[in-house]
Amino acid sequence: MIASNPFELFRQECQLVLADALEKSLPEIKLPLISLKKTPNVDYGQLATSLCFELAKKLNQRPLDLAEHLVGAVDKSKFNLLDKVTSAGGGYINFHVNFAKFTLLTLQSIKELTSQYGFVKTDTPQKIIVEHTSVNPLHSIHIGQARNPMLGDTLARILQYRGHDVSRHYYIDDVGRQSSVVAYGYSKLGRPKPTEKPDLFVGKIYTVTSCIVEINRLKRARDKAVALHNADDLVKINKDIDDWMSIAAELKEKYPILFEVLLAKVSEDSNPEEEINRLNHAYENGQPVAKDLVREVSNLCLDGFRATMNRINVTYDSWDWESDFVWTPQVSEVMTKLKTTPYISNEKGVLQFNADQVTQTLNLKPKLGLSQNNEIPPLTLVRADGTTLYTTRDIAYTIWKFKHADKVINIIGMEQSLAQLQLKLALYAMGYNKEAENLTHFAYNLITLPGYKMSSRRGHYITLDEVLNEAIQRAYEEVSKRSPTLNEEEKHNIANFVGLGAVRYTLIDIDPSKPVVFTWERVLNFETNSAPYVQYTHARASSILRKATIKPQPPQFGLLSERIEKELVLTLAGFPDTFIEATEYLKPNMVADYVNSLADKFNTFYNAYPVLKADSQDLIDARLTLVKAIQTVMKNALNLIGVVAPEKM
RNA sequence: GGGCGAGUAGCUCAGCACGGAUAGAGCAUCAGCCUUCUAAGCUGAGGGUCAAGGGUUCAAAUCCCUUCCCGCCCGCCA
Repeated sequence: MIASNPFELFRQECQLVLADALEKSLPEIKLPLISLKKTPNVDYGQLATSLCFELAKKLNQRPLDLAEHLVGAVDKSKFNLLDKVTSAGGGYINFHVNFAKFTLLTLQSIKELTSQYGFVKTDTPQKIIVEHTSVNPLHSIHIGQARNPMLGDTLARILQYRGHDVSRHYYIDDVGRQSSVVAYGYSKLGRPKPTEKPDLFVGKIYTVTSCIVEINRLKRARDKAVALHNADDLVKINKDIDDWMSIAAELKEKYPILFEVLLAKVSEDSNPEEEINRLNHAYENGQPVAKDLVREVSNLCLDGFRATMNRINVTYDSWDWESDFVWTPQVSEVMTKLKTTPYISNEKGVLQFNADQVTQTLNLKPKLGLSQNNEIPPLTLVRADGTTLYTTRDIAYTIWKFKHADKVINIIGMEQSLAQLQLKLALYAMGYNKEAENLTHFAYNLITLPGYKMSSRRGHYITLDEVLNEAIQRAYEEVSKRSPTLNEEEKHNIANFVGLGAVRYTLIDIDPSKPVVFTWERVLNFETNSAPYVQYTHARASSILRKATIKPQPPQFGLLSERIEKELVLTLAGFPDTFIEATEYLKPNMVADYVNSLADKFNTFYNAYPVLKADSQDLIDARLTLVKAIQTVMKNALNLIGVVAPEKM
């Protein structure tokens, strides 16, 4: 017999038995399906209910008496996976599994389903767009931004395994002023061919150009303040200039030639800021020369991103350019439609969206879980000069996404929570209720460096590539130390998947809502509760299996009677539950926690009991089957989080 | 000022959606385990007013209220 979710089968049996006993002994009590909880301890059985505590008061009886009464009414002829039902503690009812049967069911199911075990399919498959990463193409992806693709890719994977039709989208924000800054610098340099990884190359141009242009702008602002005798402004401007001059000094030292050349070229323009604004307008208007230039430099940067993401097994199905929504009528159509709603106000050409009014008119606050005194600030949609803002364009993009999907999950930092809420309210305002309800902002907290926030404008950041390189280097040192007999190619191969796995694991293991301070120590952890630890454990299990032959007929599973063996079987049987929960509640870190705890238990077992040299051939067979199942499930779980499950390391 | 998120062992974090049995890991500290299947491992010890106070409940780290502290947001930036 095979079960896609063995533990669920056991749970259902317990529920039936309990419902039957309740009906017989307390027919006057009508209860909905009773939820059974896992016990804290194998000795208390595997599932328990605290039902009697609740009933005790109503029936004016002691909880323990009730529990004993109910246990007495249990019909043992209905038992299949159940071994016994007992009362315990102050009034719990504990359900004990029949381990011989349950182990057979679980291990047979894993053996049959292999790479599909655990991935219980949803009854309601949907088309889901997961938008993630979406880093602006201005400079290399830094470690602060790297939490996004790790979470996004893992979510996409688990949803896909759940049976949804998942599409991974990257939204390229190329319309902002920043894109014009880098394009301006790139064009001033004569559109050079990259001499290094293209995103790194573009990033240097961006940082240096933006610094030079900013100083130029501030100096002109200073002249103006002097002319107008505006002392307050002057103080502030001088302070800003000092700040930027110190950044300039840093950049000049890091990239002396690039800095000199760019400074000379930018100085040819009397007002570089004006040039950038002109370029920005030209691009928004879709003028061919501007299109050609901005797309060229953006694509260079994106080529670099793709290379980085390939290293960690992250891919995308669609690259969506923000500019495409501006060049086609999509953004203007949204504006036309929004203007017909009562939520738009026009002050001297500036269009504001009154988000709070939407929540009041449509009574959305309770529905969205917002408190009544949470007054949503208005959102500016259109500037005085007629151009649109980021969120305005995002509304058009979101509507487009819903033409291709039933559900949209945006992986975006929690600092954008307000903008994402306003976006959702705009959908409601336009009558896109279903879309609004199916729009999820998956928010995550920032990664900071000790003592300061990463700043791409100032060039203060650690790139994801640097982190990956360092992790691989560190893994190489470890593998050389631990396995000196391996040849160079094997060492490099192992170092690669160990280093990359470590980084992926670390970034999804922590609850996304928690802020993270980046330290090398955190990422380069190769000990318990890390990808390398789980990978090592998988390799250990593989090593045993490599040295053995597993017989086709099922062994005597009753022989697996040690406590840790029972715990292992239960953990394996619970994998489908964990997978379903992680998927339904969008909690990728549950998968990491699960696989770590499975590895923990296996290592305990490994150290305590021999497999290949167990006391009898029957026991060897039984343990080998257990090890094989553990290997399969570890591999499946690692696959969900995008980490390689190695045979050797 | 208002909103949102966080506060659990010296440090880094699970557990909280759905209240339940002695609050769990790792790091660090201390004491042990490699002539036995991979020591990136295992066993054990010490370490907690679950930020504080109140409330609901047979039962609260978990739910409610108040306060404190930290982060983020409240732009004709993205």
